Amino acid sequence: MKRPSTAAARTVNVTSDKYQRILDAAIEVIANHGFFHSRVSEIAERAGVADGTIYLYFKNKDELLMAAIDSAFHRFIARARAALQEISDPREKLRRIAFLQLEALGTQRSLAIVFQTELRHSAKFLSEFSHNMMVEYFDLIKSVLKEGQEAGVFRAELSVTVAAHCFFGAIDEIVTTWILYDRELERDYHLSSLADPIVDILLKGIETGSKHGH
Amino acid sequence: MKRPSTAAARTVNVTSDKYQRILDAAIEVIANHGFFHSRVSEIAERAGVADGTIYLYFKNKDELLMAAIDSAFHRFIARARAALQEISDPREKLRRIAFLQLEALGTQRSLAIVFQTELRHSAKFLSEFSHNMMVEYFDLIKSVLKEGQEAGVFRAELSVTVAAHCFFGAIDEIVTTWILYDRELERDYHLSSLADPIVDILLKGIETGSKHGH
DNA sequence: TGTGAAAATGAATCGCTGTTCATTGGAGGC
DNA sequence: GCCTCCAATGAACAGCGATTCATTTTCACA
Repeated sequence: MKRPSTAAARTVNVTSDKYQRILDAAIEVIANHGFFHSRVSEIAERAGVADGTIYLYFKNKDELLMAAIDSAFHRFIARARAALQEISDPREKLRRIAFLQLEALGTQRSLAIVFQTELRHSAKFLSEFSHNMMVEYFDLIKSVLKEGQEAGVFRAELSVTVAAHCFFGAIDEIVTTWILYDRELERDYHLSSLADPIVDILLKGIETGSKHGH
Repeated sequence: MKRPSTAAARTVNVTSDKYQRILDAAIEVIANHGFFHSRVSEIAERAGVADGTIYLYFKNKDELLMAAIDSAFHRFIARARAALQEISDPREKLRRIAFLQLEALGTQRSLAIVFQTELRHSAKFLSEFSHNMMVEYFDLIKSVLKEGQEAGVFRAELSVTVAAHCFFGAIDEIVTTWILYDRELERDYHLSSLADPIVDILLKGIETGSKHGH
């Protein structure tokens, strides 16, 4: 949370929350045009600040993108971690992770678009990209899988890494299709309603035969 | 396969194959820098033609990207279709699809990079993007799934669409991780060796209980 | 109310690169 | 050998937009 002043944050800044407004504006604009076709001036306008102001908060356009992604991602993963603490069954934990991801992105379409279209790009081509985020999330999934293996609920012979990729990949692909093709304003339809059918397939693929799913 | 002459292709052009050389160069350069940081002049240089020549074959930079993706994709899908004709068991068909995709991208790293980093972007932001390709590939997967359901090998209650997304998503995610993180020159390691573990999970998730996998 | 420092502004700069087009070259027909 | 046609060339153009910075505004404090 850098602020223009190098010293402690001024009270003014805290209330005026320009930093967050810029991040939000960036997500909106980038979702509309894609990162490279987004003009800094449009982001500034949408945030209600001057072009130059953005450079008081961010080193450059690249860093703005990364900060926006980072910020949203950490908000998400914190929520996910908290939610998982209330669950003990590894199968239910997986179900919940799937639900949370689909819910989070399903209710923030612009963010979903930025994640699905810009993340891979950034991960590959921005040297300063924080791969940490992705690692954290994968570790979360892997830890649940391991837990399940140790409890004898998930097949012990599976590679946790491969299983984690299958799990994440399936969800990720559903989100991608949603941002690419689904017209948005079908009110009653929630992306998160797809969590169950997906998890149904994956759990069956991962579980041992002994116990049964639900 | 447009050629500079609006009339029939000249024999000269066929042998000099500039068109294909430009496509190949585009894949290489874009894999190195990402589409937006790729200069047309560098693609031209790599293809051994002048900058202006590219515009005799392609309307603009966007179209060059799309043509490169389209060309590679159709080559792939044609091979996949042919290979599947020799197989009857739907389970083995799925296994083969996974193998072919991992094999094709695992042996063409530059192409893999372009696919994993640029495809979503293009699909979302290039209005002229041919979604047809993706639809074709998904239809191929879906048709195998339906076939399996009708044969009683795959669970009939599953949504073929959701299952197809899980399948594609899992493979896609593995490829993405490979282009992002795996150092390339570990000779004996083939991306395609991951086909079995992945398909193992997904088949178990999709199959009916009656018959068993392999 | 006055003062200084930090924050904010936004017009101007400047580098970059996609695209154009006047010119060149060479192959095929006569 | 000459002529015509068109592919090919690559230097020049033009527009764009990220970034800068001289100036203005805000505000905490005395």
